[in-house]
Amino acid sequence: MAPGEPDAAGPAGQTPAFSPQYQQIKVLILKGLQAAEWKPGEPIPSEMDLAARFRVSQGTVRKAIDELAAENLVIRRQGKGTFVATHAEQQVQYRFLRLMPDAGDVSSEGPAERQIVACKRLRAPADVARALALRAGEAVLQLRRVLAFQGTPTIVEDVWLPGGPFRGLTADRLAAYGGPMYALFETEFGVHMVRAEEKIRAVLADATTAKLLDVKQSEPLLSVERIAYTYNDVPMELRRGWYRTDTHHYRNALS
Amino acid sequence: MAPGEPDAAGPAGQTPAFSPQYQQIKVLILKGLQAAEWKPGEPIPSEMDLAARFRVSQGTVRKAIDELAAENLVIRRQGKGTFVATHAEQQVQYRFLRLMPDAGDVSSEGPAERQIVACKRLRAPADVARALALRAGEAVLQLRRVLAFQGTPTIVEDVWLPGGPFRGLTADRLAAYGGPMYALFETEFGVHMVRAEEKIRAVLADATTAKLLDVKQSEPLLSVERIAYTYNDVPMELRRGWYRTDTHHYRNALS
DNA sequence: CAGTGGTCTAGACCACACT
DNA sequence: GTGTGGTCTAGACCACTGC
Repeated sequence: MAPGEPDAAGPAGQTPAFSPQYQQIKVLILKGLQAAEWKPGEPIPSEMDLAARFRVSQGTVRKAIDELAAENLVIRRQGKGTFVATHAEQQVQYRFLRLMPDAGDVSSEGPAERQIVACKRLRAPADVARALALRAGEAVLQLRRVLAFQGTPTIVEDVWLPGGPFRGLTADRLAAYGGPMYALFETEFGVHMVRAEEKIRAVLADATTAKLLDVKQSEPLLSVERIAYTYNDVPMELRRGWYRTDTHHYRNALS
Repeated sequence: MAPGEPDAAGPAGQTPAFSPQYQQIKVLILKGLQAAEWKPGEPIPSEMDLAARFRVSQGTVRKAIDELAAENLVIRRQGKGTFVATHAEQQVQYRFLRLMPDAGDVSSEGPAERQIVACKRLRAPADVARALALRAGEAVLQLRRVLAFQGTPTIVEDVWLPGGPFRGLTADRLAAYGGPMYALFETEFGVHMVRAEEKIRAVLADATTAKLLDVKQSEPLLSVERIAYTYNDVPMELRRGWYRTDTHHYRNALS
C-alpha cells in the first residue's frame, strides 16, 4: 500500500477504527502462524522478505514482529532469524508453571517425574463445556496426573481437553513422551498454547488428593484453575491443579 | 552524540558491553525519574525536547520511552504527552492487588473498607532486614490492616517499611487518607513503587488472623508475601498478606 | 563473505487534544 | 492552529551467525 492511501478499515464501523499498517501486517503474520504456515521452532521469513511480500518498509514489518515477540508468539535471534515460539527445546521448560522450590532454583531440582493416573473420554460437564467453549455433552478427554520433584509428589492435575483436536491421545502416548505436555500437544496435535489465565485459591485437600500427594486430609493446598488458549483466544485446555506449598511456592512478578 | 561516534560503554569490561544509545538515554530518563525531576502524574518533556537535550533523533528517544512505557514507569497519551506513572488517579486503583471477586468485577464491588489495626516502630527482625536490604536491628515501621469488601473482611496484611524513608508515618495519617496506600507513599514520602514480586502459598488461619477475618481457625487462606521495589530495584516494602478465597480468587495471566 | 536482526537518522504525514 | 505522540519511509551502518 502506497503511503497516504486510505486504510482498509471496517466498512460500516461507528468509529472509522483507524488501524495502522503494522497492525494489519501483524494480523497477516498471525494468520500464517494459525494456519501453521511456519511450525513451532521454525523460522518465519526474514523482515526483508515480509516487507517485500506485504509491500511495506522493513520498519513497518519490524514493528509488527516486535509486538508478536512481546506476546511470546515469536522469538527473535539476532543474526539468525525470527522463530515461531515453542514449548519444546526451550530453556524455560515449564513456561506456564510458576511453582518454584523454596530453596535453590528450578535447575537444581532436576526434571519432574510425571505419572499419569487416569485418562478417559467422556461427555463434557456444564462447567467444563463453558470453559472450553463447547456445548454441554460434547466429547472431552480427561486425564489426571501427578508430578513429583525429587521423589516428593507435589502436584495433582486434572486436565480437560476438547475431544476433536485431541483425537487419538492416550495415556500410553503421554507416558511414553518425556517432555512437557504442551510440547507433545504441538508436535502430535498441532496445538500451540499461547497464553493462559489462572484463578488461584487456598483449599483443604480432599481424601483422594491427599492420598495422591501423600499428605493428611486437612492439609492446605493451592488450587490453581487454568484455562489455556491457542492463537485467536480459542480455549483449548482446562486444568485444575492442587499444589503442595510446604516446600514450594507460586511465584509471581507484578509490574 | 554524532552517528558513528564510539559508545560511552564501560571502561574495563571483560566484554565491551555494547549499549545502544536508546538504552543510555533510557538510563538518563530513569535518573530523572529517580531524582523526582518530574513527579508522578506530571508530564516529562516532549520527545522533541528530549531529543534536542540528548542530541539524538526523535526516533531514538522514542525507543527509550517505549521501553519505559512497557515497564509501566511512564504512560503515553497521544496528543497530550508522556506522564510519570502514578498509583493515584489511575483507573486501575489497585495495580498490585490481584484478588478478584468470584462474581462480577472489581467495579461492581465498590471501594475497599480499610482499617488500620496496628502501627508500631521497631527494630528489624533478621528476615525483614534481609528482605528490605537493611542491617538487622535497623528501625522499621510495622503496620497491620484489614481490608473488607462489601462488609466482609477479606484481607489481613502486615506491612514492613524502612524507618528512614517513611519517617513520620502514623496510623492516624494512614487512616485519614482515603486512597490506596501506594498513592499516599508517593505524595507524602516521595516513594514510588515500580514493581513487586510475590510468593504465594496455601496456609491455615492462625487464631489472630482467623479472628480478624471472621473465619474459623482451620480455614485455608492464601498467604501472599510481597516485596515491592522503587526505581533501581531498591526494596522498599515487605508485605505479608492473608487472603480469604471463599468469595474471591487470585487472578493471574500467563504468557 | 552474505544474510539476519538491531540501531539510528531525517523527514513526511497522521491522529488527537487543547485552545 | 499548534503541539503532542503515532506511523511510515528509505537509507545507512552495526552486531551477530554461519558458511
